[in-house]
Amino acid sequence: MTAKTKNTRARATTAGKRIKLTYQGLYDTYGPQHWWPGDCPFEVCIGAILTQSTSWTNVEKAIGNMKDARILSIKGIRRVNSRKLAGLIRPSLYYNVKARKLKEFIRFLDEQYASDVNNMRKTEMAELRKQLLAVWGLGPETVDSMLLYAISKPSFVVDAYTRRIFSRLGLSHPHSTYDELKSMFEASLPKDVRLYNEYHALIVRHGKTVCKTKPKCLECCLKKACANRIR
DNA sequence: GGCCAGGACACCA
DNA sequence: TGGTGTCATGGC
Repeated sequence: MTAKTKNTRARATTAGKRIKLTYQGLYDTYGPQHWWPGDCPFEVCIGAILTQSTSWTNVEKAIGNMKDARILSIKGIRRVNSRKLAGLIRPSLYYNVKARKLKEFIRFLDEQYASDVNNMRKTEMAELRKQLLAVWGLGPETVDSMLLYAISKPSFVVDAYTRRIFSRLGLSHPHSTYDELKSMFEASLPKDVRLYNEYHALIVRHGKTVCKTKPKCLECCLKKACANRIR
């Protein structure tokens, strides 16, 4: 083994330890988050699309509108015209685009999974991820959210908070790709759905509170929260 | 009135 | 391939 390889492995090991310790620090600070808010796997998938670049409070309003209109179902979304659907999800931002995304997702379920989200469980995760990424409007974060929170597959979700917090902690580069960050977490943690679920939820919780109030802090407040843990 | 929130796609150089 | 524009509400 070359010295360079040794250094690379040592850095990866250190990052892995810090990723685990950071989880413990977040969990101790905020406690369990009980994600994802959604009545069933299908609703979780719809929420994953609607929450793209949008706060969850706005998504709740959009989902509430869909429930009131009795279209929060595969049949309902298939039936309703795009214009009406866009009007109902208006609070979730970018409603015209998201109405199309919902329609595309329903078409995918109709064509590939006999109109049932639960049928996706039968497909091997990597293959399913590939299929979902091929659906127009579904990017990596949305797809991983669906895999993890809707059908309990161990796929780590990376979002803007993850990127921001972990680059401030010096564990990643601000310009790291989505897959680089995802691989870093998955290589550092056991493939555990509950752990991935809780970790992402805690990152969002932390990002929405402390890191939001101090957007320009170079020393992420997480360092302080975990000061006695991270070395 | 301005900024930002749990992205993704289209287009261009 | 990477950067930039577009989508376009609601709360603080």
